[in-house]
Amino acid sequence: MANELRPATAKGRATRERIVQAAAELVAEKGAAGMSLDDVRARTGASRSQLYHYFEDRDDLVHAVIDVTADAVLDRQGELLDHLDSWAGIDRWFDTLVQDQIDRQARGGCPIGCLAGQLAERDPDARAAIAAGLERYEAHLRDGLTRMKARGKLRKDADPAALAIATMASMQGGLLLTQVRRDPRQLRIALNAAHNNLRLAAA
Amino acid sequence: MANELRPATAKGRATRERIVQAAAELVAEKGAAGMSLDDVRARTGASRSQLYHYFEDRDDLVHAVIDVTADAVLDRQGELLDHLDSWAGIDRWFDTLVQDQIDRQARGGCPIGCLAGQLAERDPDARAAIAAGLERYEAHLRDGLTRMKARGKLRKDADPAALAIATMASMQGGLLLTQVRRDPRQLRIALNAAHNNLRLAAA
DNA sequence: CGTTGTTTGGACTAGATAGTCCAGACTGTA
DNA sequence: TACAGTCTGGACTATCTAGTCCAAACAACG
Repeated sequence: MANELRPATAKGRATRERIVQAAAELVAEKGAAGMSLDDVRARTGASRSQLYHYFEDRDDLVHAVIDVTADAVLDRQGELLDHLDSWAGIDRWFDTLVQDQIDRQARGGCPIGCLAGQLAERDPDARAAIAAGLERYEAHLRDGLTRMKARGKLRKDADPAALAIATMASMQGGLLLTQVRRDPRQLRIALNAAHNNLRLAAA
Repeated sequence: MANELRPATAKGRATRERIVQAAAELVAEKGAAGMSLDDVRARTGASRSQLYHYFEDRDDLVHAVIDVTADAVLDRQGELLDHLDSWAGIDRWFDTLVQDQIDRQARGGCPIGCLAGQLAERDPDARAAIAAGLERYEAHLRDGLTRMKARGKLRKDADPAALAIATMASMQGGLLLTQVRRDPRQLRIALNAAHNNLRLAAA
């Protein structure tokens, strides 16, 4: 077989990993359209045939980048996302998001959300991959809110799914404004509003 | 003079206009990075020298596209934005935004917001232009809320600027989720939350 | 050792792209 | 009509890009 999507050996897996990792960095730096295979080659020392050995084509690599980027976000926020079933846990999550933007000087926005505007209308598969990544993220919040409702912390008529969506929207929009204005307070204000909205559903 | 940024004649202005218009369409269709000068040439019948007669370079054209896109959004929503000083006016605005997404089958997102993720980190001037466009938009809401406060419709301690930011964030995030999930309900939910948050500031 | 499959190097093609340049057409005005 | 400035056509260059192809290196295993 010429093209193994899954490398057969440990060495192969390592090479593929290296390539995706570098590609993800480049996409973050220069945008999805700005990342070129030559950039990836330069950064990894890989040869052309390696790229095409592990990926069907450029788009395939981009899809892999989306997945790995979503993984990275979920991984980085780690346990924080497992405790979105209390007001304190949610606040801690919000605070971390804001602090993160302060640390990064309001650069970069949401690694996944940013890809949306770049790829959603251009590549249906990419759109689906981004949606999947966002959904994995949102699921943590929705599950947390569902547990809160079960514990009687939320009103009987509260809708955890809708609350999660609204909160994600505030976060994504807040990150967008933060990025465009280079001002983390935009996210803070957006998340305060999200907090208010969640509180309205408190029992 | 070789490069007049402002065309001297009516004919020149018309040509420049045609070019920017076509470029704006192409950016909307294929993204900022996806628009090529050859595309613009093909769509307008303009020659290479015309492009470089009216614009310094590609980036200059993109900046013009950002401005004209912001103009178009403000223009399209027209009087709607002049009546954001009542609950009814705000609701009408929200409803229109959602209906618009339904009509477009949740495609495209926010014409300005989408450019943010594409250009904010790549081109500082573009970022500034996008920020300016967004600010013009937000100003309508902020002014409306300020008038409401003056009329005693909002609490004495309400902060129209912050309320406007939070509302914009919900809108942008809602549009992003709508676009990625191809589901206008995402925007509806986000705007309902924004509505809740605004109502908390009602007198 | 020899065979088989995996991984790698790198030359090569074909096409797209931004940007330059110069000459000619057009237009309003003295 | 002659002139000056504006606008336009299009050839040309240099560079970058995705993708193909073939042969060699490497590794595991009989």
